[in-house]
Amino acid sequence: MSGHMPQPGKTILVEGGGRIPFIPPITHRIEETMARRKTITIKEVARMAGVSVTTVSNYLNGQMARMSADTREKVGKVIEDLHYQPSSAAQSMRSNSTKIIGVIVGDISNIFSSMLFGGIQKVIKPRNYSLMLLSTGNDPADENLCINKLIRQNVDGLIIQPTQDDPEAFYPIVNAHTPLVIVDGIVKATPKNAAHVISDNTPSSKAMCRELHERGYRRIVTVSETTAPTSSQLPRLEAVRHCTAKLGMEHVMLDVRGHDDAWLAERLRENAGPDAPRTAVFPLMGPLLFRTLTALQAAGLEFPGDLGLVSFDDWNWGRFIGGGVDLLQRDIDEIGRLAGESILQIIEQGHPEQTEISVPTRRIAGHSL
Amino acid sequence: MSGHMPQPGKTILVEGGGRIPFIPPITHRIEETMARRKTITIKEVARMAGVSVTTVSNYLNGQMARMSADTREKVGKVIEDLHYQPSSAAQSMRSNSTKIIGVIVGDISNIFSSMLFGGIQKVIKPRNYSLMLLSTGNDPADENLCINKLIRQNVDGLIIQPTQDDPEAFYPIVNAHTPLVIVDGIVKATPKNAAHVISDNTPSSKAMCRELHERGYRRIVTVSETTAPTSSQLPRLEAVRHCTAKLGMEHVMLDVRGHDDAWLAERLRENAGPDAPRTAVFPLMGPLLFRTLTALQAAGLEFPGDLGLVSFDDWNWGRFIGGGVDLLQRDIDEIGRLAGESILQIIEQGHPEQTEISVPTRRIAGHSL
DNA sequence: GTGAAAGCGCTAACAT
DNA sequence: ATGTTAGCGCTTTCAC
Repeated sequence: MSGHMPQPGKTILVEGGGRIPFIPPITHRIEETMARRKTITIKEVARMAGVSVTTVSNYLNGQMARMSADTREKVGKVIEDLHYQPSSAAQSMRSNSTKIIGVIVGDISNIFSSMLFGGIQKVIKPRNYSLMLLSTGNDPADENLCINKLIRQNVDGLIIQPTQDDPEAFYPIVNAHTPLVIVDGIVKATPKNAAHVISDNTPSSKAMCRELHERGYRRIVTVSETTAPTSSQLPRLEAVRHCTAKLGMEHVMLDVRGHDDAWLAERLRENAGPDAPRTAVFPLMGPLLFRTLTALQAAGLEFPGDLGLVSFDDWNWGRFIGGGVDLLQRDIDEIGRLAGESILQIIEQGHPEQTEISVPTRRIAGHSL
Repeated sequence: MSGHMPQPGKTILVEGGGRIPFIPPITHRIEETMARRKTITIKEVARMAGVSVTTVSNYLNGQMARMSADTREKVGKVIEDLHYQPSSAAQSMRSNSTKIIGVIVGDISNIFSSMLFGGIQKVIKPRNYSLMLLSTGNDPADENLCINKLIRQNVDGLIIQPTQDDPEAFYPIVNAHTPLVIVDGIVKATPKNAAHVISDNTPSSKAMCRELHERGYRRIVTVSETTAPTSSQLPRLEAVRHCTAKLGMEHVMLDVRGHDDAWLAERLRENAGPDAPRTAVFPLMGPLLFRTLTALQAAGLEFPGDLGLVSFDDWNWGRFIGGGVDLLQRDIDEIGRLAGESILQIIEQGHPEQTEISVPTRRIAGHSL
């Protein structure tokens, strides 16, 4: 206890506390700052600076060697004064490069998406690219629309978390010669020169099975929701199926599609009976950990007492739940960074340094097993 | 217990279980599907269909009345065959509309951002707009760059979670006549015809203070991290300051900027001494609840025993922590939807239906007080 | 060192 | 019902 003793009715400021400002009501309205009839073009800038559009264009593209210091200064000043902003549409129409990378994810409300996006942005923003993000709601038809939309935008590259495994879906991308990175989803065919970044689903799941066996578990209940044929839950499921069979364990597979939490609670209760073998529940992705916890709560089941619990991806909340949840944690930010680096490589060198990238999963110890 | 009794070594399929497919290694590589020398243009389509570019343009823009059924079919077929995709750049250059709405947030890794994005997309996607998302890392200079970037993109509208309260920051937007919605951040001046969507920070915080007082708490420790002068934590802080003073309570304000979790743990321990008045900790945003929980854990403090706990925004994890965390929960999706609706109104009618929108916060009962 | 002019792919006003 | 054509704002030869 360091000694200060606050007094009632007085705000104690601990660090940075002097910064509570008065929050004024909004009164002020910003009006137009310049009387402007029409949009300012390069032509206008050229006219005002008394030079040709070529010179202004050179200025914009950093070709300073192609003009005198005098001219450079003049042009710079006019651009400044006019607050001139070159039109990206016109620029990209000529240069055939938009400096935009399109990103298509299955479900933006899955935290996975925002972490992925953050990772991608981390590497591409310093390189002066922007991101256009679309979410398909895991609908293949919408995915196709999104692909075409971004192709029409003439994006310099495309990063997709695919929802369908149909090679035809990629045709528009291939035909447009657009660099492509496929992330997270499992597809059987990828375009030439595309990169594929996924987690080490199979090895990590197998290792977990072995660990559960060693810890004395004899039954694994997977909780999945495989809406897409490309879902990374499928290899995890397959690994558990394969491994449990090999180790002589039972595998109960619960797929929650179309079911509510009550249904899941009932299934879990079934698997926690007194005569059941030692059982661990294994949600195969972050949002399913959430649903599983809800169901466990509803069923009045405790872990690790009634059931063991281990999950993929807790989005960093698991440590506060019970004594901490045992985890297979993916580094989504890293997946995003690798996807971003790959797309830049393809854009700049025509091909990625690696076409198949598998990102390792970390085993985080908890007290739920 | 519904009767099935799994056998070791056998996978029990509960619902949708037959869907584990064989995951093949990637062998197939998609090659180009069409030999194409150059990009297909409207001119090319016109030539192939034996019509003029005007007719093709009319087709693209749904002006079917301006051509015979025969022509329509012919054009449609050629477009189909050639997989023709009109260039958005060229279109927007002429039409002066991009169907793109720019979104600028302070920190994409804050779940707030992805939920906001999801809400916005929910209303604008059906209206055929796309989103371009940029994250500034709460850096005002970068925010300005982002604004200019999107202005150059000629976005049809801009939604900003502002990091700075300088009216000048909005000048480029005003000058470009770009519709603007300000979200979450508190600013003293907004452009004319802009909408401002925020949470009911002050009323909800005050109500919480009164509730804490009624429950017998006599000291509130706020945990804040006010990096931006626009932070919505500031009105919350101000409300707590004002209300505690009025009710004769103590207010200890902890701002974690530049401090680690150990520091926070120590400060919390100070406020949980045996001679301390009854104290509640109040993290002012979701990520701070996370840090506070970490610190409480490190300090070996329990809630509600040692300290009461109530927080803004738990991102739906609070219910699994302890007996459930008491909350002031914002509906971020709703904030996003309102922002999206506002920007569409401004785009289409020139002004929003409401300029100042305050979204209510829900009080969710837990067992942490 | 600087400029004139030809497009990039599309839309829309104005023919026919 | 269909076609001609002038730009939208910019980049890029190619001249001077």
